[in-house]
Formats: sequence, structure tokens, C-alpha cells
Amino acid sequence: MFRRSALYAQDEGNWQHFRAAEPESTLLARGDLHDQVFVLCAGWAFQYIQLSDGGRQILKFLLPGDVFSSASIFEAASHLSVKALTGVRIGGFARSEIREKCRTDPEAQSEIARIFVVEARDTAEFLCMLGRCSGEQRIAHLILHLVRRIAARHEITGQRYPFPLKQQHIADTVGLTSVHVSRVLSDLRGRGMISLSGGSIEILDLLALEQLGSVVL
Amino acid sequence: MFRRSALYAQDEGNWQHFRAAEPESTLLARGDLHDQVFVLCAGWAFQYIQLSDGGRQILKFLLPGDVFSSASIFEAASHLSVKALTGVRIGGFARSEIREKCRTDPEAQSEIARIFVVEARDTAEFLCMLGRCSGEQRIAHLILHLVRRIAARHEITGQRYPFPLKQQHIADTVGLTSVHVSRVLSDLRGRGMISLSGGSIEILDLLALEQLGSVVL
DNA sequence: CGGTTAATTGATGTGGGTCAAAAGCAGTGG
DNA sequence: CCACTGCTTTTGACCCACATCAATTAACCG
Repeated sequence: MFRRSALYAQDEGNWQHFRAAEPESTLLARGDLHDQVFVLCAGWAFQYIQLSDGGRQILKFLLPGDVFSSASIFEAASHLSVKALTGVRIGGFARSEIREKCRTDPEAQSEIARIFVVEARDTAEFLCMLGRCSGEQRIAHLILHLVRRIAARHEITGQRYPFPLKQQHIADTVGLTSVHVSRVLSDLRGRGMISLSGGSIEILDLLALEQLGSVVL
Repeated sequence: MFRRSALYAQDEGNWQHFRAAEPESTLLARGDLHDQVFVLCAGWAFQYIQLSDGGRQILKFLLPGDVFSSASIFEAASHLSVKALTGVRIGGFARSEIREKCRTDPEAQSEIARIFVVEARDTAEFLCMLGRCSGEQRIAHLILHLVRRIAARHEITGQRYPFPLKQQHIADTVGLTSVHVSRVLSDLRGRGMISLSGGSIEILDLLALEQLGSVVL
């Protein structure tokens, strides 16, 4: 998101934070107050909400360029937590600086707008998946969604892409058990749709996967 | 949302639209282009996405003061549809006018920010419900969420509030069948938690309902 | 009061959960 | 090189929340 944006394109001297973190470390905790807006610079991370029953719901996976939480652009308090999935590097802007930039720079303003619009669209689609679709469809959709973001402008098919999620992460995202995720994945493998192992994935039958994972008209 | 806001507090001469509509009429359809940002002035409506399998996922119920779609503040195209639940009155601002206002009025700016922050928080919570909770919990949560919004600053308990949703609407929101919604509702009634009939609701046992509907730590 | 839509109730089926054991698969150290 | 340990994934047996189908009943309305 911020990758090629007006905000991102400053030299490093402007970053207020620029640090690294280990996989599984918590980067941001629900309720924390920060006057910074954090951005993922390298690696994978995910937003989630911790539930009282011990489970967690993963809301979104973060790729380099993504803001930790879009709401953090406007608010110091975070309603969600963020964890590193792989090793990561993190940057941060002062919120005040962003506000200032927005006042003067229409480019930055529409970059913020883009972030919120994309988030609203993605979240709505995600809600549809959770509300109305089978486990198979949800997983197909998640895989497609992620691979499309990783692949960016490259071909989706005929190419292995990094895929650092454990099955538990998938489960916590699509609202299934890791046990069931395992079954669905091996089914998708068995039907020759994906090849997933060792932290990387290849889409073998894009069409079939899209037929599964597309619900919105 | 817009009710007491800087944007809302203009006299009617500034509204570009101000019209009424029947229950069940479509107020905004996915893909439509509008240079207006619509606001619900009176009645109930809901955002939804139509699915290819014939079902629909309701994303949010709109009360007076709510913008049809927060993304519409920034974008002409809508990724979701809106239908009237009861009879409604609708207002609209020119998007350009809002942009202008934001440039000059910090009040309006932070009103927009509030809309997006609240939306992000609510949607995240909703995702948790759909991903991780039982039908009973989802319904309890939905009821609480709505009654809290209707009641605003009034007491939630000891008071009947309008509740125009059919069971099908509840089902399309929480991802269940209307049949199952019926069973869950009569169970909640049987346990003395709610009294729901004839388009209005009363919360009889707030504590019990909150215990059911609260999942986030 | 008949006609239509919404809500309820019952019987039966299934996707996915739960529990538990086994099998892969690193890393670690002797 | 192999045994030891701690994950993650896989597999199997069994169970339950919720879907589906179908028939009633209740509410609404001209």
C-alpha cells in the first residue's frame, strides 16, 4: 500500500522507527497507545483479535508496504493486535506528520483514501466468505487473495511463491479448525489445484480455484 | 454518525437530494456511479452484497445519520448495495463539496475520520463473530449491537425499541438459516432474555445477553 | 374473510468440530 | 550419524450444530 506512495517515498531519515523483529513476536497489542503509524517494511505479519475463549480471529495478513492498522492513521489506540509471521522490519511515521502532509499534499490524501477504500472492499468480501461459504471456498478464496497480492503484476500460475502461513493461521483466518484445514488442503492438492509445502505455494489450476473462491457476483 | 456532525448541520438547501423511498426498494446498487454521498435521514436500511449462489450477506444496518457506504466518501463506484428496510428518507451531498469542506474545516475532517475508525472497529468485531462464534452468540451480539445504537444514550433495559428486521434479515447477517434463527430466538425468549415481536424488542436480561454476545476480551 | 408472507415445528442429513493417536520434519546435541 | 525433543501435519472415529426439506400455524392486509 504505502510502497509506492507519497508517504512511503521519503528517505529513511524521516522514519521515527526502523527496527527488526522475530517471527511470532507481538508488534502491536490491542489497547496500546502510539503516536506513530507503523508500516511493515519487510516480511509478513498479521492483524488479529484475541478472543475471551482462547481463540483468535486473524483479520488480515500484512505484506511489505502495508500499514499495521488503517485506523491507526487517525487514532492512537488500537483495537487490534499485530504479530510477526516471519522475521520483519518495521517503519513508522509520526501521526502528526501524516496529518500535516495531508493538509498540504493531495497526493498523500488520496493515498490514505485508497487505503481505506481497499480495506472496506476486502473486508466486505471477507465477511461474505465467512458468512456464506463452505470451508473449501473460504480457503480457496484466502489462497487466491494472498497469491494475488504476493504476485502483484506477475503471472499467478507456473511460479512458486512464498507462503509462510501454518495451517493454524489459515484456520484462525477462515474460522475452521487446523484439523479441518489439513483435510481441505490435501483435498485441493489431490484435485491438482495447488502445490503447497515447505512454506511456498504454486497455483496449478487457477481456473478451478477461482471457481471455488468466487462468490460475489 | 452524520447526525450531529459538521457535515450534517447544514440547512436543507444544501442537500442535493432529499427523497423518500418504500421498504424493500433498492437505494444503491453495486457498481452504480454517483457523484453524491448519500445519507440516511429517517428509517432503517441495510448494506449487503449479492452472492452468485442467490444468497446475500448483509454487512451493516443503517440508522438515521449513517452514510450509505463509507467508501462512497472517496469513490464514485460502490462495491455494495443498499436496500430500505422500512420507509426511508434520504439525503445526499456532492462528493466535491465534502472534499472542499475537509480542506478547510478540521471539524469535518475528523468527522470523516470517526466514521472510518468506528467502521473498522465494528467490522473487526463482526468478523470475529462470524469466524469464531456459535449461532446463539452471533444473534445475541447482533441484537445488542443494534439495540445499543437505537437506544443511544437511553437505558437499554425496561424499554421497548423498534426492531424492523425479519428473521431472514438476521439470518443473512449472521450467516445462518432463517429456520435456525427462529429456533435460537425462541430459545432466547424461553430463557427470558428478550421479548421480540411485532417489529419491536425489549431486552429483559441484559447481563445474560452480554455474557452470550461478548467474545472479544 | 381468503390470500400471502413470515414464523414455527418436526424429521433427517451433513459439514465440520473434537479427541486422540500417529507420522513427518526440523533442530540439537552427543 | 543417530537418538532425542518439540513442533506441525495427517489420519481415524465419533459427535453435534446447523442445514435442508416439508408441513403447520400465525400474522398481516386488502
